[in-house]
Amino acid sequence: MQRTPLDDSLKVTRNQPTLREMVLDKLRQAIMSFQLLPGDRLVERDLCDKLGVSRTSVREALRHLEAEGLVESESSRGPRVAVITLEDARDIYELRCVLESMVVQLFTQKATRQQMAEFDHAWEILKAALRSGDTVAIVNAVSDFYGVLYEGAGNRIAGQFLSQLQARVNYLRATSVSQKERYVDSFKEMTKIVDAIQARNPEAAHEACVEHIKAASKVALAALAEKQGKAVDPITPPLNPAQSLR
Amino acid sequence: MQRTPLDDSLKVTRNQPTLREMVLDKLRQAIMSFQLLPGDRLVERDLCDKLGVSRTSVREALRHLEAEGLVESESSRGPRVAVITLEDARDIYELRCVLESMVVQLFTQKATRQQMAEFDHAWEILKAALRSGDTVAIVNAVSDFYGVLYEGAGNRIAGQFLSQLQARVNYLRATSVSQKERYVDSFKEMTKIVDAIQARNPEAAHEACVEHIKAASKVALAALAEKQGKAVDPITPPLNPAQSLR
DNA sequence: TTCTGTATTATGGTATACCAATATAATTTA
DNA sequence: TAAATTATATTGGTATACCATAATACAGAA
Repeated sequence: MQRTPLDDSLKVTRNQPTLREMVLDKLRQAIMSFQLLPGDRLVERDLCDKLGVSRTSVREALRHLEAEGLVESESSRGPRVAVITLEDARDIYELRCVLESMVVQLFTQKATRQQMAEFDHAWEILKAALRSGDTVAIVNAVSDFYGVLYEGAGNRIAGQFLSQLQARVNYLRATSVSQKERYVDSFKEMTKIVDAIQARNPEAAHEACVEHIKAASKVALAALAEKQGKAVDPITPPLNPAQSLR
Repeated sequence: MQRTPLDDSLKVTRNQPTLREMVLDKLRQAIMSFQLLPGDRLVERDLCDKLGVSRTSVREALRHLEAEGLVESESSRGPRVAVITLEDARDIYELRCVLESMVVQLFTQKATRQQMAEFDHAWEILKAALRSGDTVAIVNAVSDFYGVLYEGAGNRIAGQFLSQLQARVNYLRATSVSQKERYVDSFKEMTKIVDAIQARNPEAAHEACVEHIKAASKVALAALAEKQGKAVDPITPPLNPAQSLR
């Protein structure tokens, strides 16, 4: 009688999160859901009181958020939720353009049938959430939608970076008045991306994504530029085969 | 007589770095220069002794390095210098391909004459360092070379991300035996990039960069795959106009 | 009422204590 | 001698103390 080989399934997992990990999640969530807004001071003792932990856990979580760009500290001013500059916003959109179009292209090329089915499903849920107008539902649906995309693109590091970039412009996207006016166009652009993905056309998906982010960045950066009384260069999208054939 | 408008030039700067910032720099430098190798445990009390600071500063620096991906902690195992997995290595090369080619393209399109002069100078210094064979000089020259590129590309966030990605594969690049055998090819490829940049040809610079990173990744990933007894997918480079004209 | 000086409070930086869990070393047993 | 058991040391998690500096509040003078 052959013994079944030992594998990892017997291994005891021990995944009790530390207090600082829980604090990190809570703070990130509070920033993403606008309980904490850009510019808000993050006074350590206040956070200790609210979260019921010591300054050690709070400080270590703040260090992590600083590395992610969601929190900033200036010398002698204490930490605060990062306020995005116009320059950084345009840099982030430029980067997203290149990264997101790559992820969309990779997903189109590589997604398994199951991942494509999950993608279709996430898209349906997102459409329903957009129809409902429920902000919490939309935020969750968008997050799931991108999560499926990142998973199927087969590049975990790109997914991580894109999540960080999106987190940093989360407030800007939510508050650009013209973003709301773009709602119909935005929906059309996303539909174009989804159609190209479903048609397994990486070039078309890539281009649709580039167009979408170009349009989104134009609006968001214009709003921010106006608010800050500055001009801003448009982003440079990635080189694209369709471009050169024109 | 018109008063000269007040600006920031009168403002007193106060940039004394904190202990944790100094610790962060020291640890990052130790990792980059192979005083600390992937897999090395980072025992807090040991680091306190060596650096002459308390555990608070060490722990906060470690949190930052964790967020950057240079350090990893598993539950109940304590922190250690991150060991890169084959999957993450390929994801990082795939990402670098897209980001570095974008940065090279942007630099080619946007660099001022002064930035181009600085780039030329950095390239001369790098060539001299490569001829000398002095590892420290090479590491510094490479860092300066990329620094100039990132500066001239006009996307600060891309520069930051690329620095992080390069840091994470620093050891892999330095230790792939076949990397050393690639020396001549690598030099030719970089020369091609530089020539295209100097000729102000963004498409050619983009393509040369893509080819360079494809070749570098093939070698580094093959070495790591062999070491880990695994296979790995090649990276998918960005879509490229020259590709589609072929 | 405004400005200046002083007092008080707030807060981030840094150090250290304590504990529980884990790893390692030492001892005992078969 | 090897295995099992027990003892000890190590180490990360977390809390709290203390201090110096900066910010804010308050009082007095002009």
